[in-house]
Amino acid sequence: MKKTGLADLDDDLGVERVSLAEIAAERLRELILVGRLPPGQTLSERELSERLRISRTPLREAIRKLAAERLIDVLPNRRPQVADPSPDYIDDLFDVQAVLESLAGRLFVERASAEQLAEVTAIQTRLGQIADSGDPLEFFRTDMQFHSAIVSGAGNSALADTHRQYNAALFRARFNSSRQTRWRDVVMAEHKEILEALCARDAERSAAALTWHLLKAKANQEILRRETEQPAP
Amino acid sequence: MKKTGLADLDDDLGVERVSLAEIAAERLRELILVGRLPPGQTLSERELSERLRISRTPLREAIRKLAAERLIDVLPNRRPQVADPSPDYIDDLFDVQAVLESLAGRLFVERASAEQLAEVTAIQTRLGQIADSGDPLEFFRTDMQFHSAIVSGAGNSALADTHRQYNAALFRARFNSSRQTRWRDVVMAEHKEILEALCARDAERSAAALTWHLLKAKANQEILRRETEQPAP
DNA sequence: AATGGTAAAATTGTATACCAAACACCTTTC
DNA sequence: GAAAGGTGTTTGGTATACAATTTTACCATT
Repeated sequence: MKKTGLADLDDDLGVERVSLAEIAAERLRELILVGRLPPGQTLSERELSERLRISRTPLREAIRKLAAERLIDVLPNRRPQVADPSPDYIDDLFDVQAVLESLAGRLFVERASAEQLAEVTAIQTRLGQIADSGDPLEFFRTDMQFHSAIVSGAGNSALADTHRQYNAALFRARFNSSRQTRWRDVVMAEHKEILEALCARDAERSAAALTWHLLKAKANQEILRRETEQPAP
Repeated sequence: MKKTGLADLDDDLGVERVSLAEIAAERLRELILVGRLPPGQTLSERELSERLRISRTPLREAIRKLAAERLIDVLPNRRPQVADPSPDYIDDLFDVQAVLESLAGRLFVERASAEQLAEVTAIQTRLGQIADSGDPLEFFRTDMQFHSAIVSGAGNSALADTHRQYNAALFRARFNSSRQTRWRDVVMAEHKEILEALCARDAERSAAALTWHLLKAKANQEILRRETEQPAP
């Protein structure tokens, strides 16, 4: 119809008629991640559809989408529930995320452009500024950006997709961990090591630094879990 | 209605009230994987729903599920298409699958039971028998079982899920590669090395052997691609 | 003949209605 | 009084109907 040398324009203009299901998924994801819909919360299709002012059909689609991202558990003939991953499952997620980011580091060294490296550097600089004065949420978001920028620079779209999913599933755990200012210096030092390895275009060192960083995050998360579990029983 | 102490019967009879969407997804996946629905094929919701004798609603759900598994591409307001991954994308999938299986090997060494190790060994033995006389499809299925058994023994359900997805997305590429009898001896030797490393409970050796095996598969697939592309242009 | 526009057909997106299974509460029974 | 069983409400699963969008085909114009 309207192609022949205008292929690049399409991307720009992209009028982006997003479906209601897409919007609902986005909205629900946000509600879950920030905790407005807490883990274990049951979701009534009818009630939710009324509250979001959409019909059940697109809402169901949104729910299934989030189920595929492991943010919602859906069992047949039962109310969908906001995922409440067990500690063991969270550990499992961390292990996978670690190898994903490790691969990202290796590929980044091979493929990333100078701009992409500069981007990561810029984010790390910003992170350092926020670390001193900024609020926890902004620090966390920027921390996530650091990792996403590395994955993005790896130029592997499948990896990017899967990494984003695991990030969402790990969101709460990592956020709770990120709020702990006691670990902030160590986190920054690990980031610095990662960045240096990337700048040096040292694949193995980058991979190792990222693996270490993720497994450290996993360990921190376990410590935090034990501390907050203490008062309960 | 008809319960009260018959709960176990349900399990035995395995009525497994699976949704139509689930069934449809299974059926579609099979059709796609065996090539009855070739890559790039557009799928009309109405026509498919009639052919599968279900209404559009569960069919749509099935399509979205397969889209999440990257077997179907779905764009807004457009007919869904059977995924037709580019060579580069397939390479990307291989790279991720390689680190996933590498992790599986490491975890297997740590956690797998003797039974699970025996299972892998048994599969390898069967594979050796099939290699000489069996048909390509059975060889391929068994080959996949070998890998799945290792992932299963790793005891990481998130990893298992993601690995299964990548396997589905790579199905055609790996099947085409698997049919080539010329590589069969090398494949068997690599499997032997993997198995020995697992038996020795050597994490690093297992991980390395699996990585090597996968990257070899990727390379073979690239060779095959070039050979079959030759006649076309 | 090729291009552009327009209208009709086909298709997807959304809403609604209906059905069957599941859960909670209450009654009944021992 | 406790447990089993029945009943009603709630809920998810499915089908159908309608609206919005895209695709296709055709025609007019250059």
